[in-house]
Amino acid sequence: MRFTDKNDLIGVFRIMTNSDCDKRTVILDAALQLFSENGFHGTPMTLLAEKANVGIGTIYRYFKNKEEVISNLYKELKSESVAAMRENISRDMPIREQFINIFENMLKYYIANPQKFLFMEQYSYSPFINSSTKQEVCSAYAESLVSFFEYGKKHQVIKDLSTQIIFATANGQVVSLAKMHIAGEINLNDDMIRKAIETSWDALKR
Amino acid sequence: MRFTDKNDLIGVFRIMTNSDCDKRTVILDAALQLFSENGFHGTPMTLLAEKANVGIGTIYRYFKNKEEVISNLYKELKSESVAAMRENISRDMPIREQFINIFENMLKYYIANPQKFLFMEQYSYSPFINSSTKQEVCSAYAESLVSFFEYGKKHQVIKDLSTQIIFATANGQVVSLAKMHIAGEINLNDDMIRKAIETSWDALKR
DNA sequence: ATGTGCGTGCGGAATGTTCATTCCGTTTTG
DNA sequence: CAAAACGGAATGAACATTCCGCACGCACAT
Repeated sequence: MRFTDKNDLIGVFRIMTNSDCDKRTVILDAALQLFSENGFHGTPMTLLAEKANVGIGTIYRYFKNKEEVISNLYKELKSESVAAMRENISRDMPIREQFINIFENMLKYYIANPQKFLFMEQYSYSPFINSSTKQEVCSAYAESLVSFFEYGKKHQVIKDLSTQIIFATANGQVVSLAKMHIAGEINLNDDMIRKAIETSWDALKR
Repeated sequence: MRFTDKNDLIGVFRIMTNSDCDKRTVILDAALQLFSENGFHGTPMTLLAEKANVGIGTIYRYFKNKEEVISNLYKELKSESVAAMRENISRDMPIREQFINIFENMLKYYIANPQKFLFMEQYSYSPFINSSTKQEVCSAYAESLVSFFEYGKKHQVIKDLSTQIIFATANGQVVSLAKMHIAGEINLNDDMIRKAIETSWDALKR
């Protein structure tokens, strides 16, 4: 999926095996960079083609139009980030530990993938992602978090607040920290990350 | 709003008869609506002119170009929001009460002015606001909050965490709640707002 | 009063540029 | 060699900005 770069190695004499997704992946990679930095209307298709080392026409072989590029990219990134959030979590860990791992995973993923983070921040509430796409993609994400918080409330470990407020408290901190880190306003290391999330837990614990 | 005046906006020969640039205000009002909904590259000057009931040429009488429209708008909105945050705050209130009032002010202001909020969210980290503009505008904001948090730390009422982490925790929650409320994912009333911010305080108190 | 000239505020057609998308010829694959 | 994949010039639309002409008010002369 990702390290198949025969094309670059061989250069002009590339021998395309049946790598159907190869160009598609290259285009999405370039799109991530350009869209996250210059926005949707700010990145011309010509530039996208150039950055991806691909002809303009090729883009239209893989995507009906510009909007489809962005919404496909959004889908892929979102599911990747949901997977990242879920790493090292199991239902039988203490709730506090699960909480801390989940949001540490999130924050670390954001910091390790600043462009992906900025892209998702920019487009999750934007008109380019139509709402059915968004719902389709976010339902898994929302459901697993909601059920986790409700489990915590039921077991009297998490405060009895509306689930959305709980989510906003934990998620908001992490997003805000990631933004500041990426903007260079703060320089987070593992220790600070851990302390920040523990602080967030103090807000929500019973 | 203060020392800068109409003269640097247009040139030395500015003689505005009308009540403080009626048209300028109308243009900025329309710009807020359009930019917050469609983005910078997504709103043509023709549309802005139409929405403001103004000729295209008129816009260029008040602003050198499109970027100046957006950066002027940003400046005005940011100082308005800083003023809102500061209402009903005085140094001799208990720290907890100051904290709760500050962030309640913020959240209520965001909810009451969704377009202004979305605009600021969208553009504070965007390339259209050059960084000197941003710093000029945010310094007052940052300084007053920073000194408040440090005061709280010194008096052992607030946890001994990096000021930026404290800021991110409180600010992040409020921003996240405002986004969800505006998107219709939650419906905040005064009681919920209060409870949410008290929760945030639980994170930060000693 | 009335005429004249001028400067400011204003509107919107005109201009030149940039862009998304299409179309077709070329290259690669099987 | 046929079909699929590809590239990029060509097309037409949309856009930011400029430029020019109109309207109105004011100063001063008649």
